[in-house]
Amino acid sequence: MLRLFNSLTRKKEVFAPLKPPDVGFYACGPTVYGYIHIGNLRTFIFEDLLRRYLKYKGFKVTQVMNITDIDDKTIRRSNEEGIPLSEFTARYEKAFFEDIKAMNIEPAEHYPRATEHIDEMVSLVKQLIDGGYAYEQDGSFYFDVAKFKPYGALSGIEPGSTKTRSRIDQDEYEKQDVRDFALWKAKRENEPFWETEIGPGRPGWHIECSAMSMSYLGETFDLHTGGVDNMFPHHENELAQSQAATGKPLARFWLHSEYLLLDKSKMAKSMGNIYTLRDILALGYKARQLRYLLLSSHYRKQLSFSLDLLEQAGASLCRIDDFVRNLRSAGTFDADSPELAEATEKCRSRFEEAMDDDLNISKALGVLFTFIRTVNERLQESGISGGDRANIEALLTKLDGIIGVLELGQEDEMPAEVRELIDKRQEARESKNWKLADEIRDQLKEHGIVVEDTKDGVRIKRL
RNA sequence: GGCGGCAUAGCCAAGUGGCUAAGGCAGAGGACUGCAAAUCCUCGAUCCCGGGUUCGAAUCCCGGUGCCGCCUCCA
Repeated sequence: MLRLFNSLTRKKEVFAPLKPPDVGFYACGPTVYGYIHIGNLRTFIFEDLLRRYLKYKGFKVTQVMNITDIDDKTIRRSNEEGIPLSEFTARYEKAFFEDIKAMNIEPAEHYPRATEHIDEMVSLVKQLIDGGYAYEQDGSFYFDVAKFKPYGALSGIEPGSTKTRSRIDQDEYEKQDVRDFALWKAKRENEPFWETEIGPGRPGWHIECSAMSMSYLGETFDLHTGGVDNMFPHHENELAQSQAATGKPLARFWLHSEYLLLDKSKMAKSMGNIYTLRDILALGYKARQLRYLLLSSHYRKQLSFSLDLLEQAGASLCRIDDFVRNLRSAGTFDADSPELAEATEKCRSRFEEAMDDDLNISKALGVLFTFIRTVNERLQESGISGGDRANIEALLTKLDGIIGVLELGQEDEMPAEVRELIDKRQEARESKNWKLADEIRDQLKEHGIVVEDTKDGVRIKRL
């Protein structure tokens, strides 16, 4: 039974979807005004893990991730570059899809763009106006926070306790209460706008998520996720305006992933302490190495990023890779081992047990590594039967459906040149010409090929 | 100022009342190997500090200390 930590109740709760086996899942997506950084990726990886695990558990997931292609930042940046907003955002949207693909993040079912759902937003604003939750000021519309009693329930921010802050509206919009937020911003100079029933203008930040989530998933859906920094004000406002409009809960479970820290503070574009995936790749690291790192720590714990950690992640991953290679290259026999069958089943059940506990991935990976050691012992002592091996490979395939980080596919054909070198080295070894054999081994290494001699023959490893 | 989180071996990290405190990385020694790699074996922490509760606490309570965050755009 899967239990998830619900930010709404601040407790782990048994997850059961509204209409099993369907799960409606809304994940806050990127604002496409620059390359995403690895802190953003941490959240997307968390959502990917959640999505994959839900599928593993037999749920049918419909995931929606918005693309914010209109907001203050996208408008400002595109103006600075002097190109149309759509051209500007298309560039970073494309980069976003490239990045998540490189990270082996499963695509969501829908990636709605804000600019393509203006109608839905306008009708939501109208609903709020009709319900008395919104007021107009100089052509803009604001949500009247005082009218929505449960406000603050998600983030735990008490309206009265907030620091006295001179929140003089930097955008020069007039609000009645500092806590009120814009639903619809009136048309302004040098900004894109839409002619609508509520006048010319553009959407506020929060309204897009309410409009799009509800139009794709219904007024109440199962899961809403994002980084903790979105809890307030974004999710709080989203929840307020949605529930005020429909009178129904928006999402049943709200999950938030913690920050990725760099140099002891959160990684954020506004602070400049960021690494993008492209930076990481340029340093010679692999995307799956980063995936493993971001994946392997619990999503609700802050993770302090460093290149050293990335190295460690790579080394851990290497152990798994070596295991897969060793398992596949081992000679086999017929007699199955009851102990191995039991260990395999135990690995599966304990891995699942750990994941059921709010995605306790660290524990789950611990289970996997313990299993790897057990099998390695076998491989070393007595070898393995074909049946056991197939059984273990099947488990690895199943688990990789969750973690998405193993390399279980067939390896590519080796270039003839490399093949020849390997054969030549074998000949040299047979005639005990160690010097030549070692030279060839060095040559192969330059081709990114590591050869290992085992009792079952030569084993090839690609770097 | 209000509110929240975290603190376990060199690094990462599980464990939230009771057998020898998971697992990974790094390191040391050994086995295996022509050498190497991989693999296996052996080696490391009494759990930030101080009180308290309890037969018994890393695990609960109180008080500190340190770090991060939210209250403003931000995954």
